[in-house]
Amino acid sequence: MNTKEKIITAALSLYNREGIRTVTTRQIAQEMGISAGNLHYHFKHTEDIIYTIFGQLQRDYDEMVLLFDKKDLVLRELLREFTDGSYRLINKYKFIFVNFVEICAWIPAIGESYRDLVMRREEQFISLFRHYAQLGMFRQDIPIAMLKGFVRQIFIISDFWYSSFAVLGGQCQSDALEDYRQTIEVTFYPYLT
Amino acid sequence: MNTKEKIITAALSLYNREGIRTVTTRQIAQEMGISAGNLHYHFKHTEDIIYTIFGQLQRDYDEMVLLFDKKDLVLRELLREFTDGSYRLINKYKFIFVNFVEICAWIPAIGESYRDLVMRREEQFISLFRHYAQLGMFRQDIPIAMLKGFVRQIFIISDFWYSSFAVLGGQCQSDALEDYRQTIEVTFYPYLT
DNA sequence: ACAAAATTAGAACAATTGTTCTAATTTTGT
DNA sequence: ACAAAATTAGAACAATTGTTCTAATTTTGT
Repeated sequence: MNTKEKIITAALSLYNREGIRTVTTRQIAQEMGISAGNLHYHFKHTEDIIYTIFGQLQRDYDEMVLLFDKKDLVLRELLREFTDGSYRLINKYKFIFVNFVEICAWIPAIGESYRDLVMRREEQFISLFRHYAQLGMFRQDIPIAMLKGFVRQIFIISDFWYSSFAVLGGQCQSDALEDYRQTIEVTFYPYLT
Repeated sequence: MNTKEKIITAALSLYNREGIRTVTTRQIAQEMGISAGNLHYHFKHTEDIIYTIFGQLQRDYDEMVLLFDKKDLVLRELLREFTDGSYRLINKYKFIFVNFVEICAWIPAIGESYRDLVMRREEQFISLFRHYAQLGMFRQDIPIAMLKGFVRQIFIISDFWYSSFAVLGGQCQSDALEDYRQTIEVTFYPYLT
């Protein structure tokens, strides 16, 4: 692992632990035992660090989705894989989820990139629901407008579940996954057959 | 309106417009044409300003809920009033919703106060659903565990809808309310009879 | 082996920020 | 009317922060 990667690792861990507001580049450098000057040799601006981490999140996400496509699962299994997979990402990149609006306002490129992703995801989800509707695992009587609303619902919940959990006092790491699973399950429940 | 109130008004407007990250007490003072020294005479710490604004949000919320209780509405009407009422609050106190996790980490008293509110709200919602279930307007076959999950869902969506909307590029203020209405409606739809 | 390029530490800079201090001015209660 | 209290402006402080600069050291390619 070269210095650049080490910086990313240390920054991610610190941001997740202390929050984006209070962590400074000096702190990140200190955490990993290098000088602040050295850190800024590798990443001229703090934004560059965050942008790089966001890129990593996106690559991790794409990798996950690709894995699903290969497997050709039953809807309930897919749901489980989606839940557990997205939970892993949320947990790994906590601080991005928690400070998402702020980050997007700060680094516009991230906002744009996210909007692209959401548009692609929306279509994927809808065609997936259609597919499972034909297999009789998903309700067929949902009009397209409502389907889109449902997808929106899923996005809000999966993107901001952690924010809610953190604020409600999610100290106990142990049942966080279980909490997330249940929240997603309840959301899907009325749409399954 | 005395200086203290003016500070709160200016701070709210600035935080909503520019975000909590970039706004300084100097800026707030400048916005309203007083000195920074004077501002800190009224609010010793920046936290005090934010805490006061949060108190205002809570009072506004309680006032809204009280209004509902008086009216004794049909479920669909109540839903509409809830949607429009909570939208007004979200819009008025944008920055709190958008920076909620950060604020709670920064000012623990706000987090605690919110957790209290959520607990009270949860019970209110559930007994309300029971009430409307008896009137035949809400599904009766929902087990209590799922009902709690549904309430959780509503909280996540109403508390973080604006974050999602802002990130997705909610420049167009005009159809923001309509977007919020639809999102809430879709969430409730499967539970109405 | 050695020159060029890459990396590193640490000092230094410049701007910012929350807050305090001081002295003046205004308001309030009697 | 006047003393005490409240309010205000502006300078000043102290700490922080992202970033740059310089000189030394290490690595790399040939």
